[in-house]
Amino acid sequence: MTADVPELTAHLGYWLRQVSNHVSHAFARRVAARDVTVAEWAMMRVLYSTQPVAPSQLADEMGMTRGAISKLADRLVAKSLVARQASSTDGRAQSLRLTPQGARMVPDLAALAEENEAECFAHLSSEDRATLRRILKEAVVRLDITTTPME
Amino acid sequence: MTADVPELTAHLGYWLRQVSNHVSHAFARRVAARDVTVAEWAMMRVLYSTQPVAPSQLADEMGMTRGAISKLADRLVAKSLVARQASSTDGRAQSLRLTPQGARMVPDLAALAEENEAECFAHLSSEDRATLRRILKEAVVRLDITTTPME
DNA sequence: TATTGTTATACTCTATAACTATA
DNA sequence: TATAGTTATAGAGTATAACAATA
Repeated sequence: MTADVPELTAHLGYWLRQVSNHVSHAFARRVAARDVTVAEWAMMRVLYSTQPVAPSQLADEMGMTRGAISKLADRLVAKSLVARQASSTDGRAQSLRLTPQGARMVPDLAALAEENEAECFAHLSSEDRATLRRILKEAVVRLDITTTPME
Repeated sequence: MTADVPELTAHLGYWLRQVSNHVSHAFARRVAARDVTVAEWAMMRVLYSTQPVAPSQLADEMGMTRGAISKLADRLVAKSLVARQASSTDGRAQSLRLTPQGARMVPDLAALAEENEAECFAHLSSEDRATLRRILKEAVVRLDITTTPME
């Protein structure tokens, strides 16, 4: 009997993943034209508002491990978009910030994010957009999606 | 000026990704107890309904390249959950199907999918669940999310 | 030549764990 | 010992491209 096994499409998780993946990939293609990945953009955007910031704080804010942050920072440093700076008071501490070149790119990348958002959700009524936002935000709160992974 | 650069949280894409990632990771943890990954489960579920099936057809249905299907099938074959069979009429053609062991696992994994779905979306009203489903399904249609990637 | 499938290679994203330097 | 950060390693997921066998 197959009747007792629901289709993949029976789950909200399935539809969520389809749409989310599409939106992310569409955005990835856009920023690839600037030689930047989605995760790199996210870090740059956070740095743009909160600067300079310790890698460990960034890990908390972005919900990633310190190792992942370190590797991501490496890539951005190699592209001269981010700079590391040692703390003068604590020999262990580092801080990250955008280089002038990195900072200059942020508004440009933000425009691509706007473009992507517009293109992906243009077909929704403004009411549906608001509803979708409300439901997703509620889910983030209820599912407690803010915690850094295990260390 | 920072005022002209919207926060990451301004975008529906951001919230979508947060929730979608959480749901997928929660499911990944569940099926990991059965030594199966999310992509492996998806292939097993499709095979359960459509069996036997050619790798190329599976690639179309799952929106993956043939190379990716081949690699995924390799893993499932190594776990004795899927079997390859050569076509008797076309020397190039292969077909994939679940082994009896693989087929027996499907209802079990499906139960984990139900569990995950319930846990992740239990907090939503049934109206919100229906609305979310409608909006996401519409998006899949409007964004034309069905096409296989480039070959 | 075109098609089916596999293999080789590469890259993103992320994790865990070991390690270094400092506190 | 505890903490900050980096590095090493691994693995999922996916892509592109080259390839072998067959049609």
